[in-house]
Amino acid sequence: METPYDDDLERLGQQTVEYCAVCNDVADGYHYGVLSCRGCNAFFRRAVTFNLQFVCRRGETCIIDKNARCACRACRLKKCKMVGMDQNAVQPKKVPPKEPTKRYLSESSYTSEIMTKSPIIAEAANDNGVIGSPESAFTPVSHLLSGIDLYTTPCSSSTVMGPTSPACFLGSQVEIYHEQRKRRRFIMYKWD
Amino acid sequence: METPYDDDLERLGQQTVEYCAVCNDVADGYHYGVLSCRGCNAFFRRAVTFNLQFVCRRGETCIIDKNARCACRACRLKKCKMVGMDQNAVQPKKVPPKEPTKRYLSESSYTSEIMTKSPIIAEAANDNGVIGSPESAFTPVSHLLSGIDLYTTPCSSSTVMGPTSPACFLGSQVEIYHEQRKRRRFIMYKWD
DNA sequence: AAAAGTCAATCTGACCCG
DNA sequence: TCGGGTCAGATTGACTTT
Ligand SMILES: [Zn+2]
Ligand SMILES: [Zn+2]
Ligand SMILES: [Zn+2]
Ligand SMILES: [Zn+2]
Repeated sequence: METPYDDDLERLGQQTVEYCAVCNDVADGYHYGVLSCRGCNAFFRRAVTFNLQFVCRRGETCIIDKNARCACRACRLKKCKMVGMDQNAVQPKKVPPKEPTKRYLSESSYTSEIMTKSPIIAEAANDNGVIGSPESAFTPVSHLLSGIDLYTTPCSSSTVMGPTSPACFLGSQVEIYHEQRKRRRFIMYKWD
Repeated sequence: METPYDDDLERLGQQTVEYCAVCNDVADGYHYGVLSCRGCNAFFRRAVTFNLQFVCRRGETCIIDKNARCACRACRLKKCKMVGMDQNAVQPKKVPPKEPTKRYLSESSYTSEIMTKSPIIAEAANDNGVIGSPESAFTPVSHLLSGIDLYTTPCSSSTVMGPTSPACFLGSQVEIYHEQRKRRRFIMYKWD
């Protein structure tokens, strides 16, 4: 059974349901010029904002649908661009108000800054010999609860990578701060 | 460039480096009877402890190597078993001392309890019409920093699923508690 | 409407302890 | 040594704010 989210319900109650041009999930509206879902919207924004570059591990032919869209970031991003999502519509990042004292050098692909646009290669490892990185198992449970949408999903993966263009360190020292707290609690009940 | 971890350095300094029978990453020692890495060790432990069952999305032929091991949990687990990791060597879960007040019904695959062994299906969506769930993009950055290990990686995915065996709700009400706090901070420097 | 921002949820694996 | 436990770190996407 589907377990739509709050505003999905609202949207589904309407007569016209539209679908994401990238993954075919229920669309959220137009984003960066293309009718797309929340996930692809956020994904594209992050990729452009942080100038991420992914490299497919399988041959750039990964199928991107609602279930497999997270399997290959390279192919997902490629498809975002292919269907016309406009990178220029992504606004440059704003600087956070003030910085705390502690600072760590992070390896995360996601930094916040007035992006200098030096690409960050994030998922690599293909035949051409790029860096390697695992693929994933990130599985938002929301989707697990739906009994429908069974898509056959061949697919792939990728990795973020470093600078690609020639001499491209138009520096300016950058400092980023980002914090995130997470918590999880759960209980599970089972009966005979 | 490789950026080995603290004790990897130690291990690499030794004359004999051994590799994981599952993913070929540097082995950590014997786990559940098989020479394996930390990741596969932890993965297998969790899968057995929580009795997770994954379903491949592509055909059960996913290549499992250091880079792609996270792409398909179904195939990763299958390989763990295939190379001989012993499920019986995983000890039953201990009950946490005392429980807090708040309780949430979670959808996570990971629960803690004296496992009743009712399988939890976690990643599905294959041709046979199982539940669907995205695949992932979980990418431990540690690996991103290494310039080596380029593996070609076709691959797949899976999803945790519910009970598989016939009449199998040997219940007993179960209550689980689990909490996790996370925090992330980072800064990034760039120069011209 | 559609940008950006926020953060709960989830999984992985490095590390620690016995 | 190899069990299990812990939790920082990374990513996604639902939701909020601008
Ligand atoms: Zn989409
Ligand atoms: Zn791909
Ligand atoms: Zn391994
Ligand atoms: Zn598989």
